[in-house]
Amino acid sequence: MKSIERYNPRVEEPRWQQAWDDAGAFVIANDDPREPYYVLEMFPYPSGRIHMGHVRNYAMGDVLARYKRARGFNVLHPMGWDAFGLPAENAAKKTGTHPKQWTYANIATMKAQLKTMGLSFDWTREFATCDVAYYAQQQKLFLDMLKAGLVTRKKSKVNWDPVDETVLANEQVIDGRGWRSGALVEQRELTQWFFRISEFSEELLAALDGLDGWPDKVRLMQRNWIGKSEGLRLLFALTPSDMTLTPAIEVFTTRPDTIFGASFIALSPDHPLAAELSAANPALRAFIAEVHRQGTATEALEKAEKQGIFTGLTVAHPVREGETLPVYVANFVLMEYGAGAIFGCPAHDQRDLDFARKYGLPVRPVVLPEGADPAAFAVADEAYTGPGRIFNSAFLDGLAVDAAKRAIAAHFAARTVDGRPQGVVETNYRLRDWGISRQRYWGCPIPIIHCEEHGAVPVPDADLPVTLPDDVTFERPGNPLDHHPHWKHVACPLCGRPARRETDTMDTFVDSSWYFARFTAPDAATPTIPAIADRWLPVDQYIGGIEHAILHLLYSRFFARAMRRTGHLGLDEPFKGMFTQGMVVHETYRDAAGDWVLPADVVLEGAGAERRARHAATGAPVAIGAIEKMSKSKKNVVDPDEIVRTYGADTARWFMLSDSPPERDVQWTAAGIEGAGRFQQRVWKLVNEAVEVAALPPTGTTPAADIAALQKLVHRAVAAVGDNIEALRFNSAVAHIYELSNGLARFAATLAAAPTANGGATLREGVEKLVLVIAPMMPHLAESCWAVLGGTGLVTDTPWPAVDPALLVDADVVLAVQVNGKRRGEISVPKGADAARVEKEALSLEVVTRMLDGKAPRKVIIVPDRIVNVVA
RNA sequence: GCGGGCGUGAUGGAAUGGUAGACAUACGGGACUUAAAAUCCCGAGGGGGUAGCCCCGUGCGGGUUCGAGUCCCGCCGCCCGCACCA
Repeated sequence: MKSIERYNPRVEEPRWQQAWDDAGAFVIANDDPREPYYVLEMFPYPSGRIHMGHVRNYAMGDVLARYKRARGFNVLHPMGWDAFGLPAENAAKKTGTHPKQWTYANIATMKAQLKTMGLSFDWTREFATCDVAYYAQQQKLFLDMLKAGLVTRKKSKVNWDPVDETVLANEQVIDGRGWRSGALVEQRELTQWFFRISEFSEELLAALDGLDGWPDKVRLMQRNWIGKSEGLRLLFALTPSDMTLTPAIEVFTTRPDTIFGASFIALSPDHPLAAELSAANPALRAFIAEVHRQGTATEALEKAEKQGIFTGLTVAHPVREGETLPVYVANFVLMEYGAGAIFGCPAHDQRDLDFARKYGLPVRPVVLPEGADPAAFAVADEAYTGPGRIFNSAFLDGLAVDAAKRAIAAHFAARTVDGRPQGVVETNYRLRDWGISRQRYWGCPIPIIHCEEHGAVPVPDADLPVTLPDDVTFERPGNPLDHHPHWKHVACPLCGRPARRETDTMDTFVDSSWYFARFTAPDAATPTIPAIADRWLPVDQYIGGIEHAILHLLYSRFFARAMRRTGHLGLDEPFKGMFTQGMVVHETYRDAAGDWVLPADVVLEGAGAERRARHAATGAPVAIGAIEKMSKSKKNVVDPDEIVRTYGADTARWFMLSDSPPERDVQWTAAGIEGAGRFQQRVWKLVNEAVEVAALPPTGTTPAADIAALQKLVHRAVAAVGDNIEALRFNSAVAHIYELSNGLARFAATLAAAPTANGGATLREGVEKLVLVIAPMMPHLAESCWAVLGGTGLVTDTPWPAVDPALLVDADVVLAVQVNGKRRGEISVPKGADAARVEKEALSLEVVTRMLDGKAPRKVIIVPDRIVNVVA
C-alpha cells in the first residue's frame, strides 16, 4: 500500500474556508422555508485579540450550528462586536489613538483571527454596537421607552471620582479610592437616567420558572438578585407627638410576628427625618458624615460594627400599651430598601441583637423553638431566627410564625395612625432601577436636549441620530463631550432658545441588551422588523460565560419586555436555551525573580512528582504554579493564532471540545493539543486507507456477523454523537467518535489482510458516516476527507447520516448476574427473554450454585434486559 | 453569615438507582528502525493467589434499597454567587 501523506491543515483549512465563502454556505435568508433555529454566542468586546475563551465559546456554538444545519434547519448564527466601552478611551489617553480608530482596528484584527477558525457565521449580518447605524436605532428605542414610561430621570447616589471627574462603578472603587486616579471617592447625588426595570420585578421573577432551558444556577442567581420579600409596612406614632417633624415613622418588616419583641427603631443615615434632625444636632450630623465617609469602602461593610446614635425621639410601642421605643439612626439601615427604617427585634435578628447588646437595649424572646421550655428559653449572642410558636405576645401566643404574621397584619390593618392604616401588606424587591447615565465619550449618546423652560426634551425624529463628534480630546479629565467647544450647544426643539444637549452616554450594557434582536434584520431602518424578529426569536441556544449570569441576561430579559411594550418585539423571553461554559485555565510559571513566564517560553520535563520546568532560552529553572484562568497579567496564556498556525483550527476546536465537560473549566496543556493533532492525522489516514482497502481485489467474503457488528457500531455512534451534541455534551460526543474511529481502524486492518467486496463496501459506508459526524467539530478535515471519498458537494451541505433503529438494538443481551448485589458472572439471553428462562440460566451458573451452597435463593430480582440479582 | 455546586485511577473525565473507571492523556512493555521521531500492538484501580478466582475500592460516618458514585441524614475539604435587603 502506498504511504499516505500527512494531512496539512495549513493548506487545507484556507482552501475550505474559501470554498464555503464562494458557495455562500452560511449566508442565510429570513424567508427560507426551512424551520428556523437561532444559535448565538455572546459577542466579544474588541479588546485587541481573540483569546482561548473565545475559541472555546465559538467552537461550541459552531458545532451546534453546523449540526442543526445538517439536520435540516435554517440556522441563524451571527457575529458582531460589543464595541463601546472604557478601554477604548483609556487607550486614547495612553497612546493618543482615537477610540474609534482603536476599536475598528481591533475589530479588523479579531475578525481575521475568527476567519481562520472556520466558524459558520453569516458575516453579512455583522455589526458593531459603535456603528452609527446601530446606535441610531438604540436611540429610537430609548425614546420609545421614554414615551412608554419606562425611562425616568431621578437623583441618585453615585461614586464620584473628583480627579477623573467621572462616575465609578462599585467594582472600580478600591478601598474607597478610584482605581485609576487613586483619589478618595465621594458619594454624590447626580441626576441620572434610569430604565424602570423594577416595574417588571415580579414578571422577571415569575417567568424564571418557565425558563427550563436555562441552568438552575443562573435562574437561582437571578431569583436572589431580584430578591422578593413579603412583609408589612408599619407606622409607629411619635410620642410625645411633634407635629413640626412627622406624626409617624414608617418601617418595613418581614417579621411582624415578632412585634412584641421590638425594642427600638432605627433610621437609615440617609433617611429624610435623620437629615432634618441633624440640622439641630451636631453629634447626629457628625455621625451621618462618618457613615458616609466609610460608606464607599464596600469591602469594609461586612466587618463594620453595628453603630448608631440616639435621636432623642421616641415612638409608642404599637402593641405594648404604655411602652415607648427609642429612635436611633443606625449605620446598617439602607435607605434604598423598604422604608429606609426598621424596628429592631433583637431576640430574632442577629443585627438587631448586636446593636441591642452594644446600646443596652432589651432582648425579649417572642418565638419559642419547638420543644423548648418557655421559662428557660433565652437568647445570648445568637438570635433565634428559626420556626416555632409565638409566646410573650398576648393575643398572638401559641400561633406558628406564619399564622402570627397573618394575624398581626389583620390587627394593624384595622387600626389607624395619622388617619392611615397602621399596617399594610407589601412586597419588596431588592432589584433597583437600572441607572444608565455614564459621563463618558465612547458610548451611545442619550438623545435628549435640556431646555431651561421645557426641561428634558426628546430629540425629534428628524434630528436623529445624535452622533458622536470625532474631534474630541482626552487630555482633560472628565467627559470629552462636555468639553467639546460646541457639540452640546443646541437649540431647544420646542422653543428654539439656547439649550444644552445631554452629554452623558448610555451604559454599554444597553448595547448588548438587544443585539440578538438586531441580528434578525441588521439593516432595518427601525430597531427591528417585528415579524422577522418574532420568526427567529427567542434564541434557541445562547452560549456564554457565567460572569453574565445576572446583569446582561437580566437586562436582556427586561429589554425584550420593553421592546414588546413599544411594539418592536412580540415576545417576553429572549433566550429559550442558555448555556454557561467553563473557563480555559492553564498552569502558571514564575522564574527565580518572581516574574511570570509565558508557557511558550517554558520547557517541561518528567512526570508526576518529577515534573520540572525550565526556561526555554536560558535553561534556568522555572517554578510551576497554580492552575488559573488564562490572563495576561499572569502570562499563562496561549495565543490562538500560534495554535492555529501550528496545529490548525480543527485541532484547536477538537481539543476545546474533548475531555472536559463544557460547563466546567478546561485545562489547556501541550499534551492535550498534541493528542488532538494526532487524532486529526489518524482520521485522515483511516479515510485514505479505507478507500484503498475497499479497492483491493477481493479474496473472499466477510462473515455476515462481522458486517453486522461494524454496522451496529457505526449506527450507534452516529445516534450517540447526535444525542450528545443536542445535549451540548461535546466531550461525550468526542468519546463516541473515538470509539467509532478505533473500531473502523481495526476493521480496516483486518480487511487489508484479507480484502472482501462486502467488507470494503461496509467500511466505506462507515468511514463516510464518521466523516459526517466529525464535520461539526472538525469541518475542514471533514471536507478534505469527503473529497478523498469522492463525496458530492460540500459536507456543509450534506445531511446528517440517517440511523437505522433496527441496528440500535441487539437480538441477544448480556445480563450481569449478581449474588447479593455483587456481580459474579453474566449470561447471554435473547432480548426480552421471559423471567423464568432468565432465572433458570442465572441459577445454573457455576459461580451462583457455588455461592448458594445448595440452598434455595431467598429471592431473584430480574430487571428485564439489564440485570439479575440472586438474593441468597 | 446566606444560597448553590463539586469531591471517582497518575491526570482530564464516563456511568436513566442496575457489570464503576467508557474515551482520552500520561506511563510501562513489545513490534518496526542503525538510532530516534512517527506509527502499530499489548498492559494497567489497590491487594492476595501458580491458577480457577477471592478481598477491598467513587472524601469520611451513618441510613434507605434485592442493589447506591447516583437517593436521604450528619461531618470534612475545595469552588462559585450574594452579602448589613429588615
